[in-house]
Amino acid sequence: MQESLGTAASAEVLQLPVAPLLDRLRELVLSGDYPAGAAVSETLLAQEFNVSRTPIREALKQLQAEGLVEIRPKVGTFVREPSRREVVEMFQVKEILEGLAAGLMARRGAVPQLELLEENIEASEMAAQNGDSETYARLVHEFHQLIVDGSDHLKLGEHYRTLMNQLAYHRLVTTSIAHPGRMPRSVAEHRKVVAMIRAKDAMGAEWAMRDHVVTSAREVSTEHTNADG
Amino acid sequence: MQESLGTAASAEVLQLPVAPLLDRLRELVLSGDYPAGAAVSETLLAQEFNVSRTPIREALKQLQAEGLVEIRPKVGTFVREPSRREVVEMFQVKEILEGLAAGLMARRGAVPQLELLEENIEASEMAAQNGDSETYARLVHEFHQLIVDGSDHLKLGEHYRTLMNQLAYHRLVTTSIAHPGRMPRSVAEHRKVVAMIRAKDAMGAEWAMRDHVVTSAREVSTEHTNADG
DNA sequence: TAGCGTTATCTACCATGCAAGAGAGTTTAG
DNA sequence: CTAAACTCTCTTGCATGGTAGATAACGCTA
Repeated sequence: MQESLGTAASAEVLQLPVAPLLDRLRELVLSGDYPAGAAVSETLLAQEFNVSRTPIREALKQLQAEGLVEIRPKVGTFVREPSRREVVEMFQVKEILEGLAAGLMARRGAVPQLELLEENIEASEMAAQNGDSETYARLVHEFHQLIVDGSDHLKLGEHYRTLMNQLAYHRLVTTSIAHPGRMPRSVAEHRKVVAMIRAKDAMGAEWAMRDHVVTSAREVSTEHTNADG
Repeated sequence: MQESLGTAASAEVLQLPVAPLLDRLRELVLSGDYPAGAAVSETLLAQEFNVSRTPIREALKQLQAEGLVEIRPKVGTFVREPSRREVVEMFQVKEILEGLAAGLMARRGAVPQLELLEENIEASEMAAQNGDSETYARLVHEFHQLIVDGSDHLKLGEHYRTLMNQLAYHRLVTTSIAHPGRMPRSVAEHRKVVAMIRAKDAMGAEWAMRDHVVTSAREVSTEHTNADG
């Protein structure tokens, strides 16, 4: 939603001075440099970016619309930390979005994207065998993103990006997907999804994808529950 | 997404001076007073609302993040008109969101909301028999909204609201759902959804809902295609 | 007459300054 | 010692003015 004309569209036209400030601010928030519900001061950001407070304010309002920060009037702006309930809900939405994406890919029969997916799976298996959990986690994210991108569905992509941005704060959680016992099963589920897509079985692909998401979410959830409460 | 702390949350606390401007501006855009890709001038709006251009600008940036307007740098702000492809895509996302909502309602077994749904269906049937297409269209919208609200799912509600806002410009299209031949079948589909929810058949409810959405979307689509191109 | 260069005006953009609310710290009364 | 009231400082909120870029109208030239 936030890239309606700014983020990605302008990059390809190389309009550098158009809106890099919003992107830089978003990255700053998503990077996790600001601990949790930490305050982000307009004045400090203005000094940081060598601009006046006005454009900073405008960008923060946009980030608020994206659900990344919370602006308390006359008090300050704070990095938004989704509640436990919200995280669960976001994974539920993530599930149906990715399910739709997989189904659409199967319906289209996107061959070149399929090869990318299989390369990704091969690399994932390699990383899993080598115990390279960091690379593995990155490849898993890439797999899901490839599914979404492969669906060639703009609105789906927008909603998905919004969701992932709001979930970005939980990168620490998602990195726990690189759990030793989980990895081989996850790879198998990825394979099943790709097989369904290759077979052009839209419904099968959708449900394989949804089952994969809900399974991994459950395991991550219990993992996280055991960890901090 | 846009009501993270503004729209609904502040209303119940009765903080009128907090952010009515964004809401008023949003309503102004959604009302359709501005034809299509019409320009909305900061200066004019500032005069209209008796404020300076600065808060107007901030609100417009938020509306841009919500996908309702498009800001062309150094040129102007225009009400965004979704392309045909985007409309189709939005209905696809609408389908899975409402499917998820119906499934969740079935899983929860929300009894009070079920009665509201059945009242709605009764009223819809009355309106259909009386040929009151305006009331009928309103009730259909209310039915879908009741499903979403009944799911008691915050994030789902946010994504759904974003979607419906962007689709609001096509109210003229959605009013064509009150087509004489379509109405009785639509009511029957509503009944089936409610029956599935009452039977606590989550999967059945989800697919009944999705089938209903995709069916009505197809009929509306062909209707609209016949109308203007 | 058609095409191009020029200018004039309209737009958003951003910097600055002032004002008002919220919150914390302090002081004072009980 | 506790609690309430007060003040002080920090924050955002908003108004205003100057600036730069984009667009369209106009005049010039071929």
